[in-house]
Amino acid sequence: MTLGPAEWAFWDSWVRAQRLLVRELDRALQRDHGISKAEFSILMALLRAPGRQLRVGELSEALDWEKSRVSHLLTRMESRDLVEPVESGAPGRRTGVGLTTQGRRVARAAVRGHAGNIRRHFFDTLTPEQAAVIREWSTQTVERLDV
Amino acid sequence: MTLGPAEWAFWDSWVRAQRLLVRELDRALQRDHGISKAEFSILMALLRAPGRQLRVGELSEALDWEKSRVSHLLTRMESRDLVEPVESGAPGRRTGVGLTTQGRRVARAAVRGHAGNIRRHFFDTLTPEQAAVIREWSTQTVERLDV
DNA sequence: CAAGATTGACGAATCAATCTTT
DNA sequence: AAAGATTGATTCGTCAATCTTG
Repeated sequence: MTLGPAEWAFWDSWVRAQRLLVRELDRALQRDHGISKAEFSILMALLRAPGRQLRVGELSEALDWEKSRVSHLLTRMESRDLVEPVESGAPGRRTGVGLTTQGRRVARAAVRGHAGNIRRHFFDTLTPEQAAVIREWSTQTVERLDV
Repeated sequence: MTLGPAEWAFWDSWVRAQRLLVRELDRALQRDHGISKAEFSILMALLRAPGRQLRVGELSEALDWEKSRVSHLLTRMESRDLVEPVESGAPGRRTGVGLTTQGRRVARAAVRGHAGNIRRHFFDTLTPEQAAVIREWSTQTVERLDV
């Protein structure tokens, strides 16, 4: 047995906490702005992008997601008029995507709401010491597992 | 703007770390034992259960999952012979589920492997102080968001 | 009717395979 | 051929609606 009961309890607790937090934020985003947190990430990336447009590969790189995930998501978002293909040479082909007017509107509204929720449910619950430790852990973990 | 750039970076980093860790463990479980971490949770719950059987509602309660999630998952697991309905009065109705021989075998093997991976990718990367803070945060968060 | 369980529909995520351009 | 992007299949997770049994 490599993990004792206390460690299992700790692990279960961590998994549960993480899940509850993410779900809470996701629900709020859906309820208040009609988008998922994945869609939010796309909108944010586009808002921040110079020229407000990115190619699928760039989004994939920036978010560290599979290209196919980006592609599927963009298709759904396009059909809901949040995002539009930009200057594609060939039809049915996306060399870049940008925000629609609607998309920009939703994005701006969602940023405030979502930021507020993250503050409320995450930052405001942390003491400075806790925050430091968790930031440290996040950085280490990404460093170790990414790539 | 409720969140500054440093806070966004922190948040993004946390989300990414959490995702990478969970994905890593999930992949290993799939690769080495052919099950997902959700299925692992079910198997564990059944292993630990007195009498080695539980009803859908009990599993739902123990894992803090939607009943429908449990139900869907059990259906898939049943078709792969990991789990079997137990003494159901009516056909197509599950009043309880238990482990099959196969399920018990997979469960035992997976516990060791998975525990090892959790140790390697989580516990071993934490200093005692970090562990204390993260445990604290998990407990607080579950307390705050659950129910 | 109320509690327990299931079903169907849909969005999210991953993987493997394919298609398009250069 | 290689890089960029899409597609289809499959599993996971959620929500709403329905069915079953006490």
